[in-house]
Amino acid sequence: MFSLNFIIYLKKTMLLDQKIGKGLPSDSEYIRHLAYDSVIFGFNGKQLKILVLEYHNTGFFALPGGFVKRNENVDDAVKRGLYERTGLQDIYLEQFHTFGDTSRSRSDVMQTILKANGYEVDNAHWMLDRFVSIAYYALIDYSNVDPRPDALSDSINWYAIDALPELIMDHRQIVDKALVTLRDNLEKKLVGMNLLSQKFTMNQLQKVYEAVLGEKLRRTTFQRKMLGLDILMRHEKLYTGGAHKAPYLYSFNIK
Amino acid sequence: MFSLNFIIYLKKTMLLDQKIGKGLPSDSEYIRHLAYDSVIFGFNGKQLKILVLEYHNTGFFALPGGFVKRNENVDDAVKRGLYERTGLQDIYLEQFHTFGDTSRSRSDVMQTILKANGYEVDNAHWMLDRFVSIAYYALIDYSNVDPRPDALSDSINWYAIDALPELIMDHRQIVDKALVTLRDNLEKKLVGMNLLSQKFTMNQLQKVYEAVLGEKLRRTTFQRKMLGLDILMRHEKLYTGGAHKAPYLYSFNIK
DNA sequence: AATTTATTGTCTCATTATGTTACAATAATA
DNA sequence: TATTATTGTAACATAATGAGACAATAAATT
Repeated sequence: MFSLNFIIYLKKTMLLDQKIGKGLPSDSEYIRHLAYDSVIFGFNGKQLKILVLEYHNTGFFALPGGFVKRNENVDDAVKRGLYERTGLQDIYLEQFHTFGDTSRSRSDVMQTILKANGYEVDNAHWMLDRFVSIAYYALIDYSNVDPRPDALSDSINWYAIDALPELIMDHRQIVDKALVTLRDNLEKKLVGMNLLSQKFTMNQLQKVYEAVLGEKLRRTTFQRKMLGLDILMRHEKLYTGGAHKAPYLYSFNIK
Repeated sequence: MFSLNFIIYLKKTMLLDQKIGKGLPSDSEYIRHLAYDSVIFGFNGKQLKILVLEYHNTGFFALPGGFVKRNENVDDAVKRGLYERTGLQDIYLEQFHTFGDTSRSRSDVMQTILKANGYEVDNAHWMLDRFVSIAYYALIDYSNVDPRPDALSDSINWYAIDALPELIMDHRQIVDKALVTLRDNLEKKLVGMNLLSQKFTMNQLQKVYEAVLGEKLRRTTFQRKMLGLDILMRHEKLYTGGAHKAPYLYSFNIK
């Protein structure tokens, strides 16, 4: 629930003005108590991965998140954050749950992060208050994106879904719920292709399904089913140089 | 997103203290900008229904909703509201979406409701501000509940899902999304029995499915499928007095 | 007491979907 | 030209679902 753009904001203002406790986003700009977190899925050809950011000097890992401006749709706030981190617009994005337990808010964790970035705020500060977080997952074309490490010490990197570092607060639960939802939607809403580039082979698509579902699938059954859905356009073949028949490329665009 | 308990609160305080603008819940008690709305489903044997409340002197119909206390889990706030309206605890409850567009908040509608209840608040009042609403749906045993009309002018009544009155703000969209989610979950999570009393006949269960899905189902196929799931316990027969074979009663309790 | 009526539980067979194996086509390599 | 690995599709087996048939039965009618 801590946003990269917030930290960018912190850093920028720190350069201009090193006064402690100044330069923080004000609660007149953002909606108090409300945050979003995003589980950004990518696929490297073998594994399902998500973007995790690390806060400088804390050893804290967290999901990319942020705040919602007073006059901004929640969906747009999330799109804004995704754009800042990935440079992508028109990302497949889905809200899946809102986390609203009191126990999820941890002022001590927030304080540690603020202190590590040179800020000393008093305990009544709005950023240490309780937050309800609206969680989204996004599916992006991994091959097409360099996650912005940005000019900051703060890093953002891909982690395989089954080898995540320990995450702050309830972020691990958020990831788990995102994955469950993605699994359900994979078959229902056919969203798998959003993890691939526009043209892909049947094998690549199958590997996406296997990574998301966490199980091997039968090649022939998978191919028959996908083609039977009548949602794929077949294009030219892809010659990769392998000593075997070349597969067709497909796309999801219904033209 | 307007809560019955809020209105109860209004009325109580009005009796004690008729001063205008006083007695409103304060933003120190509740989390600003955050509300919940609930779509409470019931089934009368034929139709799927939901509880809709009507605000006194306004002609406004709305979903039961409310606010979240500063130190209360969001889920618990919803349970509290459901208990106040139905007297039921341990209700089947599921969060399905959070509505966060700026356009959904309508200070004019809120003002009208407040005025109709004798309150005059200035435009900066927190209750006229923007609200993000976390939406839940509940499934309850209709036969077992008298929705609380309460001591107020404010009424709460069952409406068939396909004969709803016009609802304020985005409440119609909330209902629509609740129904879509319920349909998905009906088959996936087998939640249909929550709309019936503990023991039910196969025919009653089928009618629930038909009402939720909005389509007729084949009796024999339905029965075979349900029994094949091995989640139903068969009990004694139900003699209703009809001139035909008596059906068995079933329950969902896995004992 | 026998007959009629409506509904239930289950069976059977037809149709469709999915699991599984087989095999020809083919792009590069030896 | 033969070999290799992979692909696309066909063929058959098995499982799931659609659709109809029918005996069982609780009450009403005769």
